[in-house]
Amino acid sequence: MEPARVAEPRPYHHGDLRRALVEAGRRLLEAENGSDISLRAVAREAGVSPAAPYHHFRDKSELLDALAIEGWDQLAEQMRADLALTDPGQDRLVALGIAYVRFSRENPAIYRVMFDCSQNHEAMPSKLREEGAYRLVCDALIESGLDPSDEMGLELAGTAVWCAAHGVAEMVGFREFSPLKAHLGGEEAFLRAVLGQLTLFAAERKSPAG
Amino acid sequence: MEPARVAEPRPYHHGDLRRALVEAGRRLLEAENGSDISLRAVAREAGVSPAAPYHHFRDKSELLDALAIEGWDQLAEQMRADLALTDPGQDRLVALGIAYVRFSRENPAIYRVMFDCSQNHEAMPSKLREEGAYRLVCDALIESGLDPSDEMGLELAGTAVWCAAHGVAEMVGFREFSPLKAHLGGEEAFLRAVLGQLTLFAAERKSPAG
DNA sequence: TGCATATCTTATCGTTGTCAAGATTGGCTT
DNA sequence: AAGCCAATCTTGACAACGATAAGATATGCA
Repeated sequence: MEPARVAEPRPYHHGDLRRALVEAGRRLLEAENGSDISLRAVAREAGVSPAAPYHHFRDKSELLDALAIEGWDQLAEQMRADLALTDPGQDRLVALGIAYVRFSRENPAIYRVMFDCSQNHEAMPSKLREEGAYRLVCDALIESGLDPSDEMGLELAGTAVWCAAHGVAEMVGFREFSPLKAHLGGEEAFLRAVLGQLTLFAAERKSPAG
Repeated sequence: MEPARVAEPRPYHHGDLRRALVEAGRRLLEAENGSDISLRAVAREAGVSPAAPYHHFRDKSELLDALAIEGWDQLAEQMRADLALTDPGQDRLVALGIAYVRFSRENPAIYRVMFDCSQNHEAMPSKLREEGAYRLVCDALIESGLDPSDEMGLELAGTAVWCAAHGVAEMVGFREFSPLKAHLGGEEAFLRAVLGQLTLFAAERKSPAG
């Protein structure tokens, strides 16, 4: 393994090192299986000295924050795309959940960074609620019969769905589930079944059974 | 801060250093807010050299494994205790979920180690399924009307409950939920509502509505 | 043109995980 | 009971890490 690309005589001032560092970080997260990304490795990948990042990020966690924000954007985009491809007859809430979990399966390191970052801040990224994936969930809930004027009811349901999706995303890889997956006919069917159970309450709301 | 207890002239051979290291680790996890426990710090706390642990654990992750196993045991114990105190009229499944989340709230560092360890092994600790908290969930599911002979149905429901509980445990601290918590009358009520929604399918099973 | 400032580098510190080699001890063999 | 072996613990070392300080270099504005 050669030391990245040293040949190119980069000018002393990089131009947009911040951007380059974020992209280098994303590249490493996609490549590495273990998500423990090192700030020095990111600098190396970007072709700068170990101390250079500190002129653009206060510390390592701020770089991870930037990577997390990109990740949440990417997730929302993918969920929107998957939702557009969903058959009208199918449960759109479950489709969103499957898209969420699929993203976490295909980008495990990035997803880990995304959620760790949220946990450190004890908050979801604000954009998520306003224009991101959370809004898609709320729309699907209203579509499935929830009263849009009942703000707290909607909030409760959205919270429940989000927690369920995250829980499934973090556990779906466990080996104990293999027999059940096989029995149900694969991981997608497994996800459909589990998420279907957990979002049953949305269907229940259609009939005002209290 | 003094260097733990150096005064006691410990004999060259410790007696049961493995045990002492696990307990030192647990002590540090309870004290530290950030769960990043350092192997050297554990050795320091136990009063031995930085290399001593390597005669009892292959590497740092094996020490964490041992801490995780203790944690899962402790969780099962607490869930059993909480379940015993539950009012017969209340939903036992929700009570178990609340106990689970409460444990993760009161022992965040230990819980993090527990779950990280599970994720690294892509498996829950085996004792969990056989005699631990998972069995309590299955019992509660059967009690709520699930057909005990339908193994895969029970597995699916248990899986769903476990995923939901984990998801809630990891997100309950988010600030975005504060308004909803306040509206529902506190965190316990919040948990009861969210977990109640997510485990609605268990109640549904009572009536064979398909 | 000249200078303040932003940017990047080199050098360094303290910490960590891990290993190798030596010191010390407990227990088994005879 | 004497002696050796293996387990245990120590010291010492290495590479990698996050982070800071001090110096080099380029940019942009006066």
